[in-house]
Amino acid sequence: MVSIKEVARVAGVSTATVSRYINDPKQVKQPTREKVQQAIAETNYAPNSLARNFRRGKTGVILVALPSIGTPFFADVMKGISTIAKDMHYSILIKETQLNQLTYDEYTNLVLSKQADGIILLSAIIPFATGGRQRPSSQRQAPIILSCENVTPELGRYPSVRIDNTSAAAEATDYLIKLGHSRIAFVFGLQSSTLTLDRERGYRKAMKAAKLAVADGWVTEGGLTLDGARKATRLLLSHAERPTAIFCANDEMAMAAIHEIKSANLQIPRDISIIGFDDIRYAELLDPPLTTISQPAAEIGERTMLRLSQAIDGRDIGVEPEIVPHKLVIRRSTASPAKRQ
Amino acid sequence: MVSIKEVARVAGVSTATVSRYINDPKQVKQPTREKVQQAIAETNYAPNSLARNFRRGKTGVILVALPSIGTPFFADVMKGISTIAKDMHYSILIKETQLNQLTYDEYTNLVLSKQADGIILLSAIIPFATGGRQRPSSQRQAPIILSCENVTPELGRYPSVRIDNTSAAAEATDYLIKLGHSRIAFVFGLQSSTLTLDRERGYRKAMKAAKLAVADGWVTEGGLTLDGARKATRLLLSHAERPTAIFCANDEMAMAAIHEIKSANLQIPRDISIIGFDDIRYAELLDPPLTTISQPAAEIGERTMLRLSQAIDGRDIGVEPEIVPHKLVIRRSTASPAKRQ
DNA sequence: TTGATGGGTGTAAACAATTACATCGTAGCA
DNA sequence: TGCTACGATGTAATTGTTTACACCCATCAA
Repeated sequence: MVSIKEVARVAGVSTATVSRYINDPKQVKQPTREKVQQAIAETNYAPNSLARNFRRGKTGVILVALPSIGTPFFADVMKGISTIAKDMHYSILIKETQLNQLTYDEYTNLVLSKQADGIILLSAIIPFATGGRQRPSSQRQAPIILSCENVTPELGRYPSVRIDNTSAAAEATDYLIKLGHSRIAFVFGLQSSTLTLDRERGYRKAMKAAKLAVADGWVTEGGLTLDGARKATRLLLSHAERPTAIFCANDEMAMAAIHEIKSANLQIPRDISIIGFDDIRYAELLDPPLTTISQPAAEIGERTMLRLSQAIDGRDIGVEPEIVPHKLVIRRSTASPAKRQ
Repeated sequence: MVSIKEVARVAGVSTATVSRYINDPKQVKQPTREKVQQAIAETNYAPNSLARNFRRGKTGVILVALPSIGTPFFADVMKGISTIAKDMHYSILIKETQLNQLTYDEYTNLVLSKQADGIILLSAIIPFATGGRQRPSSQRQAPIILSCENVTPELGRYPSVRIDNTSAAAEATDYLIKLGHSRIAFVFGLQSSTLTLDRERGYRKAMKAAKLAVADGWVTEGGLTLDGARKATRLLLSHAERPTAIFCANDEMAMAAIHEIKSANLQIPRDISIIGFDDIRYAELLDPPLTTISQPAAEIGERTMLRLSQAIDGRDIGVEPEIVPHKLVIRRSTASPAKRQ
């Protein structure tokens, strides 16, 4: 392992000069610069990032925690994160949380132990450590920001960048109501995800505002997975009061729902309307193309990363959520219910 | 920043003892252990990974380079990688190569400069640095392994874990031929990706073996994107000798093709058969469910990571590709061509 | 001429952990 | 009792880089 010392020896200068050359060649005079350049080439020197980061006390890493890589919507958010991260010379470390979500303290600890300079959560936080009833401690606050997700109030407030999930869901539900639907079902994701709880809240709010009843079994868990959503849909189809419209908390579940409905020889939207959430890139390729709520995924990612970098630089970014606009995208999976009631 | 030194002071022991306690408590006698434990709690000490990694000369990081996160197939490979990586206490650093692919030397340099202990490439390598005709240098070999991808022979041979893309593509094409198709088109991905070139080779081999002609324009670029594939499909549909079957180099492009074909009021498989590649999780939800080549994505990821870790540990893993089995999955997007010729 | 200024460079002290080696004490054994 | 062996702990070197500070020299103003 050839070090800066060896380069300095070969070039006949001090290590400080070599270091300066590497970090900003302008600090070194032309003739010296050439000597160093030459020596680096000769020795095949490569700067040791480990040593540099150690000395600087910065990892240059942003950790992104998400339930599962390969969710099309999150992938788009990640794109936004990457774009900005690259500009700021941060690398992206991925942590799939899957089933084992971490507590806020555990995330904080990753920063304290210098595994990352900051953390973006696309995943929910669990309130307490398994077993204990350990409250979020008042440890030194680490740069952590939530993207898309929200957090339950009892955990305290943390900065976030997201859409207003409740309003968006209410808007989607309203649209179905305006089309004339009254039997509207809702397939949510996971209980642990406040994001889908917010959406459920919006759905219920809209139903209530329209004085529409939500029958038992109309609100059901799809688990954010294809299989879960298929099962949920089958349940809804066999419901005594079969809904005329289904609102899925994300587009992938809507995809699964469409498949199940067709398999049952029902037509969309004639027999059942479907509305999704996220407007992933496959949404418009579905048959029929999916009506859904569009989120500016890349923008969310970019804003999140930007705000996080401010926090890392020591600026106070507060805890107010930064709300970005959503949009109802009307395609052909929704229509007025058939008249035969 | 509280360090091991402070803990040692508080506990009334030496730094060596604290270090030993952290790395393997069994090395420390019970009474001492308790003192250290106590001191750590008291001082709120968190080990500094930066210092540890620096001292050990290991980053604990595996870099995974891939064209674009959010490709469902790659996401599944990544799952396999993650699983093993977690077991081995490696973190996963993501590098989206997108349009700017790197040379082999550039990847090697990431290891030499201690940004990662090893690299997995799900992305192609470009032969030469932009501008120069710099050949892959004989620099010290870094632990780099290709997953899924292959590499053009002139770049030399590197270890890889993948299916036999050529055979798999030939098999898919054969299946269409056996169904009675003779006008078979092929939508490939990117020119730079040897992976899709291999598949094209398989397609051509099968066509040739069956003495079938490949008309001009039947082999066309979809660019691995939805939009690219839609455009490619439209081109094929308006071709003077319209194919009766289209083989897409991946399932996402097949998804786009299905959409376009339906938009043109043609039926699948009655008017046109479609076959994909990868068997992503959406394949069976499509309408009609997609016939495709299934790859053991997670297994590929696992094997890759396993083999890479051996290379990191200094073992010689050779350059022989590790070939895993693929499988033709027949669903309903393929059928014999309609008799009206 | 003298003193101040500042650019270019060198010296050496951090940074926080790991670990080779030394030391100490105790147990085991003859 | 005296010796060995070994387990537990301490001392201090080491890792590669950055950077505060010192130094030198040339330039320029007074």
